[in-house]
Amino acid sequence: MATSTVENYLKHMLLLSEGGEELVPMGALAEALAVVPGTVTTMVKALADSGHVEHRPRQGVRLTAEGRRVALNVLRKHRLVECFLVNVLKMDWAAVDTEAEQLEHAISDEVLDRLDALLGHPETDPHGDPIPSRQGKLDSQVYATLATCVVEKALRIVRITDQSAEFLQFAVQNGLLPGETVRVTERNLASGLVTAKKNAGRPLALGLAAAGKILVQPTR
Amino acid sequence: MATSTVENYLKHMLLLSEGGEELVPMGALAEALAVVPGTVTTMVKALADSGHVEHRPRQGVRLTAEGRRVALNVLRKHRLVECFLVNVLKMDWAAVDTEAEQLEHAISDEVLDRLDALLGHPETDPHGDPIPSRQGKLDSQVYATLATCVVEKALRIVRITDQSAEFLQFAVQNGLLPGETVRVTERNLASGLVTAKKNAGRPLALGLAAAGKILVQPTR
DNA sequence: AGATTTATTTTGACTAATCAAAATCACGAT
DNA sequence: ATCGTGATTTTGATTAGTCAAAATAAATCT
Repeated sequence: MATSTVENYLKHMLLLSEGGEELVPMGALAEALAVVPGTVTTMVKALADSGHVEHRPRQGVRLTAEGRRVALNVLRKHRLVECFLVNVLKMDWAAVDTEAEQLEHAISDEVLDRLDALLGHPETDPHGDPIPSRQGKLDSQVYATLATCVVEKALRIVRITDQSAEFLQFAVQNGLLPGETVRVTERNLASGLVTAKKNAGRPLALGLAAAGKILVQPTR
Repeated sequence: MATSTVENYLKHMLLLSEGGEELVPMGALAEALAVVPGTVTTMVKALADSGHVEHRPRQGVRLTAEGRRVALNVLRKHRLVECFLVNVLKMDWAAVDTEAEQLEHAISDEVLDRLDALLGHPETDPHGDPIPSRQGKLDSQVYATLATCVVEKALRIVRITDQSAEFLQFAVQNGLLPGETVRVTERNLASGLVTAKKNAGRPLALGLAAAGKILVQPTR
């Protein structure tokens, strides 16, 4: 069995490669895992030996099919656990990421399946992130963000891509939750300012960086 | 935070001391944790430094108040998780111990409390073992067993003290579950044989060792 | 008491995961 | 073609937890 350290390396590689095939730079991995770059090099070499990744020295690292399989399973656990914590235990939306971080490594496949059934096989977690299927299929649709979408059009929020408690708190405070409808009324690249409005609400100003963390799709 | 290794050491000390004050022999701990005795010595000295235990060289080890507090919390997590797995996820009675072994170290106090509420504050886990209260109170009543009880009297099963999957399987197969009523019809110390009978059932023979693992109390 | 058995402790070594800091490489700019 | 910069890799150490096997202490049995 993979240790939880290994599971974390693989999971973050998956997240950093957007579910795709790109090489993940060692530095980005180090950043995401909060370890120094040298540690990542060492670990990645071990992971290459065990067949989980392909290491291109001085370039980066890529998941193998096997590594991807493991990573998807961990991600599935993480996101289903988040669903459980929010939907069943009614926990705070912003706090569950930290909890799931631990539980994703402790939960068995058996428990996972039953949890999935209990929750009614959800397709996304409470932040709107897609849950990999048991077969390892991950819906990685490309969405627009509040920083890139068309102006003055009604949009449905589908996902918040910053999992930090602070950002999630901010999102809750301003009702920017998956499912809600918003409209960007103004966007000024020069000043880096985006103004969004919920149907009946007052306009809300946010920076481009923040706006880019909120994924949207046209309302059907 | 205590590592899960530390949590396991403390939990097993608590279990081996029957919730009490007795010194636990190093060998017994090694056995329970499936490590060699030398490892226990090393670890126990570290635990003594951190104030979790008191080490009496060549005699054994005992939990301090702080160690006991941690151990009770872990045990509470273990048993509440078992309840959840059986009552909510409908998992196999005999399999949940292994699962809970992992989860007890990954679950936060916050999640624990909500789980407790969701389950309606149960007092015992599915095997009949008492669940420590949040304040760290553990009901450690002394019960009779099928090996020690009076003969020909109706008794309620309250607990199965062997958590191994094999034994639990056997218990399920023969309907020896907590809550069920049985009567010991015969007990022969010489041959080491105990014969028990469920109200309407055929007599069942079991060895003294096995009988001693089934705790009972008089039917009220 | 003296000898033997049994439990415990010590010693030396190993693995997984990490860091700090020095060495190396690759790439764009001169 | 060389230089400098930034990313990556190496090297040497450290910590937690473990084992094997030798050393020691305590208990038991003549």
